[in-house]
Amino acid sequence: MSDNTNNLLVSVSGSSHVASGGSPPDGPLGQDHDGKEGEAAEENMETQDMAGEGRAIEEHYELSKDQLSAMYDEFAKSKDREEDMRLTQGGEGEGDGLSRRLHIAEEPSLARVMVSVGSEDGENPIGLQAGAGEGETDQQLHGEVNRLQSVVQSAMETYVSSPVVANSSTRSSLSLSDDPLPSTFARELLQRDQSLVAQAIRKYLHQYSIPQREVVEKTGINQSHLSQHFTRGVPIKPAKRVKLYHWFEQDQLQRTGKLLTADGSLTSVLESPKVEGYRRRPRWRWSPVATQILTEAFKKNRFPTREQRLELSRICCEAESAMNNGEPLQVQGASGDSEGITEQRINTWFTNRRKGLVSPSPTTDSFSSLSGLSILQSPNTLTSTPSFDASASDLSLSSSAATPTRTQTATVSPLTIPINLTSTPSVSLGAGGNSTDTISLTTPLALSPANLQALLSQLQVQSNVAPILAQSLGQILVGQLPQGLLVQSPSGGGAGSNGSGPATVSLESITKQLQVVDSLNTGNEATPESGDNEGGVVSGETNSLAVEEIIANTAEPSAINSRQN
Amino acid sequence: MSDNTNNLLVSVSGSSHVASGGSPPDGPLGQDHDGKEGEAAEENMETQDMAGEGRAIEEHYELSKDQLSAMYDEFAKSKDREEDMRLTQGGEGEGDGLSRRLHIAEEPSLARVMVSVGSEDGENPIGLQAGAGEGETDQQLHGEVNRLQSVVQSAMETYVSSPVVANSSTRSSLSLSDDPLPSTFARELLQRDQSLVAQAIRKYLHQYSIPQREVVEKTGINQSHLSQHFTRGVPIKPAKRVKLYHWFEQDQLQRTGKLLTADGSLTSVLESPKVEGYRRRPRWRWSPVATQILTEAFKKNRFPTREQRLELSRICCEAESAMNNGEPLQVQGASGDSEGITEQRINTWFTNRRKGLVSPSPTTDSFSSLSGLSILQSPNTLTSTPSFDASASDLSLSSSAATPTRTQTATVSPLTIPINLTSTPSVSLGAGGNSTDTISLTTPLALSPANLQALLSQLQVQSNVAPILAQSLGQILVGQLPQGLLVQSPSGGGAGSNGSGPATVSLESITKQLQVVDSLNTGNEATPESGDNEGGVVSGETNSLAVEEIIANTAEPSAINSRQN
DNA sequence: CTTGGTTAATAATTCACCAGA
DNA sequence: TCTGGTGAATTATTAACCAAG
Repeated sequence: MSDNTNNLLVSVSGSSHVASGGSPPDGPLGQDHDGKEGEAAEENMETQDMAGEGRAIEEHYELSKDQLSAMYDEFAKSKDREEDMRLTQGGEGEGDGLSRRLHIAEEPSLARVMVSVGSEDGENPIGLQAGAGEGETDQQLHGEVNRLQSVVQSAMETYVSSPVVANSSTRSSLSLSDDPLPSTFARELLQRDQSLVAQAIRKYLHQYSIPQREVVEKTGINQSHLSQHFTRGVPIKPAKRVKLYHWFEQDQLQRTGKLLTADGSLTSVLESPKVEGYRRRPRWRWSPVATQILTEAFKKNRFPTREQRLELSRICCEAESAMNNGEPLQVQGASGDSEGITEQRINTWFTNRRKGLVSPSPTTDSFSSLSGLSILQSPNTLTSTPSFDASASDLSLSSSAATPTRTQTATVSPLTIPINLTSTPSVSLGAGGNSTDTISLTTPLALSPANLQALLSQLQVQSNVAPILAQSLGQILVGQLPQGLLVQSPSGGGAGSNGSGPATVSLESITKQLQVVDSLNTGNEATPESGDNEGGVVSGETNSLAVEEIIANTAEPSAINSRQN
Repeated sequence: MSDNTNNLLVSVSGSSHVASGGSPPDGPLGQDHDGKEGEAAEENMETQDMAGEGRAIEEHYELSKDQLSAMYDEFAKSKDREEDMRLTQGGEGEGDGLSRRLHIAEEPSLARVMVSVGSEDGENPIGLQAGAGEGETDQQLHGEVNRLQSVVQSAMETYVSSPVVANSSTRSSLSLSDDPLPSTFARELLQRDQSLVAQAIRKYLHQYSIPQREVVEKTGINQSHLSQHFTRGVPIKPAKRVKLYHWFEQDQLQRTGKLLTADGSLTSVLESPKVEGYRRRPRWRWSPVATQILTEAFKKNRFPTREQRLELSRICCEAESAMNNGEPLQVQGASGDSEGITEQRINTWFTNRRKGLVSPSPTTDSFSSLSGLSILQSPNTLTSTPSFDASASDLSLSSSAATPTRTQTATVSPLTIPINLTSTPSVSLGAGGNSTDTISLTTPLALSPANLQALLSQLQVQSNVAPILAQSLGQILVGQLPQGLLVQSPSGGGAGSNGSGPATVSLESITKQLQVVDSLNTGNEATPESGDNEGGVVSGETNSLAVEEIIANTAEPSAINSRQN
């Protein structure tokens, strides 16, 4: 079972989360919850679910033979370290989340569940990868701080021109716990800075709106852990990292097809799956691009007509495909289409946005253009680049001076990484016409939150401040910030203000961008009744502004309540 | 079953989350997860778990007879509307989350699980409350915006002097779906502004560190919904609201004993349960007070010795009990004690904090003193008020002018609500001694984040801006803000700066308080190796500062790495 | 004890869905 | 349509361990 298997169609069901939180079966009694057969049923069929052998149509996970074989390979030589569960707590705990699964596999009654090829049921086969070698201990993380860019970039290159995804057979004869490293790619990444790669992967996930859950399922890494790895840069042992990178690699190949591989050898093999629905997308996720576009549109008009929505749909779709150059990952659905950017979806988005349910800020952390770590940037040659994909410009931490504040170009940051100015696409929805309104997509090309992100991520590295910090700062500025708030250095006391204030400027200019308020839930129902949110706008003295004012008025006073349908 | 039952000891197990995500049993096979018997076992015994009849010692939920009877009452007359599940999606979906349970109850095989009095097992009995009357439609929400204070305050009063918690028998003869309103208290709250009350309850939860989950379990309200209700003020139908308020009421009575009730009638009955562990506290949650104290301590010394930790334990405990005036909710455990503020816990906290895992900011949203909505403020007369519980002072949105910025006292806010200045307790840990270091707790009495919260919550109401906004702003400022960042109005462009800038001042002063950086993860291991976070401090030009600088240096440069053990 | 890893549990968010106007 | 309500999924955050210096 350790060799080349065909393209197996294995279904992975039951997220690790639910799995561990599940319940000890007690017989076929009705459970506390009734099965949610439709879209949600998938997660429902837990390990014990024998009856659901043929359900959950959208459960298909196309695993390339390479991946599978590699998995088996690893499994074969696994030593099952980390066997030490958490005995203290009684029960078996969950040592690695992987070893756990191995145990299960050993459980005769459940064995069948493991890798039921071709069937719908089965426990995450990836679990088999448990206990792979330790290899490449932690010494691969070294002074990466100042060469981040080169590092990443070179990684990119190395990758592009390497015999990516070496079949496990190619290197399966290594010592037990020493070097189970799959592809050269993975090895490459292992060499790099953990958190940096994490950022890259995260970006990738966002870009293609791949649910983190999927990675969790496929890699067997604990969700919390993975999440932290991504968001705070919390370290992960190389053993697991390998799995992650391996997945990353495979996924890239699948998604972008031959794109990232220089040699077509593997591509051909991997390209086929890309044809049909090789990837389930049960829960729709708006891509950062689309979100941005929609946000823009929202600012113009909170109530787009059906036509406008359709138009938006088209635009988003276009922009998206542009991002992946010609490979429209999310088809542009007209209306009945349940796949892709449906007009219906757009409507839902607007609705929720109006309710304030959806993020009032552009994609909490739009990784749109963290060029600094572009291991994954839009792969191929940009094919149909619409009015999108802005131009890039160097902006080393202090460009775009706009305010009379200390415009001291940072000294703390000798690094000068070019940041992609992934312009905020401004969609202009005609605020009047009912049908066929023109929706033009222009490219402002200013400091977008995305760039701020990039900037910050750089600062983080430069100043050597714990990434956690920069991270949160980034979130504050880019994501969480309720717009319009100027984050600035404390000119407090008026004294002790030495002229050293790097980044201050950029931050300010950035803020301007962020003044994308939309925060206003300008209730278009003046009735002071019911709902308390949805209060009226407070047209204050505007403009130079108390925080509240800013919050309340930043958006163009016009077109706020323009309802057109 | 609708009358006075005795004080039933019902255990509620299995969170709604797990419950709905659970798996259809398939026989007593080994599950995907192995039972975690110890501390975590509780949630494990799902509905079907018949074997675990006597486990999970900390599962006790003491439900007062009033509550139970009320529940039964409601159940009796429930009409089970909202029967319409989500059929479209196939399966039964989960209509109300309550009706679901009712269905289960009807399932013969599971019936026994429902309300197994006195046993450990049993499905949340609160589920019985499903489909109560609709009563008091939405007309109770009216122009509350400008009278928030009075509203809340009066609510408080009304409550304190009302015949709280009328036994269901007292009013169980109402029309079916018309007025199942339990206590006068609940009715009172229904009258008030939804989101306001929500805030209050939320605060209550935080104050006593009651897991939201518990409320979810007991009220049967959907977790997401409840969460949104609390955080964004999303509306909830009165029917459900009643349950929430009812729970709120009951809980207050239990927790604070006689405290909130003016008449001792019910108190006596309810006081007894308070004696023993009437409330499970499986997952420890640091109370905002404690967190603040610890944070303070952390700033002084990142590596407290055991003695110091014990001292801190004492302090926290004291402070906490002070909060609930004399009723130490979380006992001060020495070391082996698994209950209360253990020295071990404190250590864990410090450890995680050092790792940057725990919130780098004081309790994301320290509800410590949202006096504006103090329906629940520490009830009784302040008994043993240690050096805590600061004094209150009026500060109408513009006090404490400290910076040379526009010190225009707001005009947008004619409201003048006194804000409790719940001082930031500054714990000073001797940075040298090894044992018995003195830890003094003083009371700075400045604008603490908590106050900011209050301030904001007021602004929110005044400016009529959607609470959602203020909410998030508050979070930004108080919680999320990585400290040291001055949030201020955009003096951008240098032009258009008219002198109208309310709140600006206060915000600045507030910020000062927030400069509580601790953000520094001053890695005490200079090895540039492995972990990337934990970078070194960037001793920059400090002081007037680029944002990064601020972030990096705000803490007293001294005592940052002072390790004492 | 301390850090590097790792995790169960919990809570916030996102995208929907449904009824009624 | 839209808005009040709601909710299943998904993800971030908390408070713990555990092994090994």
